[in-house]
Amino acid sequence: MATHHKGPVKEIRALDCYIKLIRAADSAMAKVCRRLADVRLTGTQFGTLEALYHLGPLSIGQIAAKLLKSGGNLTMVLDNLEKRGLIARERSTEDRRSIKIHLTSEGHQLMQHIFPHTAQFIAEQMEHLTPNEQDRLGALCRKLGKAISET
Amino acid sequence: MATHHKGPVKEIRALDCYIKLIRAADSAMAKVCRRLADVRLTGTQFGTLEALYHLGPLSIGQIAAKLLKSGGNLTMVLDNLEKRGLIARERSTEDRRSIKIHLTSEGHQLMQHIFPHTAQFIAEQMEHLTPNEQDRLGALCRKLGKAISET
DNA sequence: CTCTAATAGTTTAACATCGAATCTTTTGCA
DNA sequence: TGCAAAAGATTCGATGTTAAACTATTAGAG
Repeated sequence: MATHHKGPVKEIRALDCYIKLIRAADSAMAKVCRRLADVRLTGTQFGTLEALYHLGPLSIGQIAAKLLKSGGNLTMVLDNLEKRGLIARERSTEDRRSIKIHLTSEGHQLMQHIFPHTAQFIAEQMEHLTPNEQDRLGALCRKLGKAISET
Repeated sequence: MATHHKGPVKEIRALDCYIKLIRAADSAMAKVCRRLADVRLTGTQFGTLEALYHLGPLSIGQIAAKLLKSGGNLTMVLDNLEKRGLIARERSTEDRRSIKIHLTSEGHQLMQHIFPHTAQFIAEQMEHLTPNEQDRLGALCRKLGKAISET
């Protein structure tokens, strides 16, 4: 996009950066998802299980906020995980509007089994950059992501 | 994810970087897509039109490669753009397997109208980073994306 | 030349994704 | 206290997305 667009230099630089950011994230994500397909999990399913694995039971809204997804989306993803017996829904007693999601023992076992491999696989992908480069990339992404989501 | 995972320091750094990259790209993309919804375009629809606008007629395979999407996906996206009369399919005469996609005059007019605003909007989002930071982010993303997609 | 392998697109099934509408429960305030 | 507004979740409709199976066409080896 950027390279074919005639416009102010500032704009070209920004578009160029945008395109590279989206593409890099896309490539990384796609690679990880392909690996997760071996255990019949999608990226969002893994993200959901991972949140529950490391943070304990969460409400649907909390999971949606963590993964930056809509509530309607989470309903569907949780349905699919529930069908496979990896998570369970439980209506909250204090606030009956809310639903607590927790891992079943199968869900927990699955994560215990696959999380280390997945984490290592992701790390391998990122190690195409040096540790120092990773720190810089992380910092820039953090700054940008924060600024965009706050405005 | 990274912050709750106990593991080698190298792995934590890599996971942390990965998460920030995905989130930043997600936030940026989501913001742009919300803006495009004003003209009833999705992100991929805009990407397709933009490629045709700046590069001229392309085959479906070429568009898919450019956008990093599957062929099946493009079939659907092009169907929707065709329904709206923004693009047209034309069977190639030299190679009858191939189909050339080109913008209709409406499609061209639409892009003429909306591309400058969209480009400016994207630039505004990226300008949460200084020009120098944009260059560095772009370079790191380029290096990472290239390395990942080549292995 | 002819058959086979490769290539370009489409179709299909399963899942993801959003936004808007809806339903239930809770909360705030008059 | 009673009711309107807000909040949590689901449903619905449209679109995106992939991988795998399938169709049509072309190209290449023998």
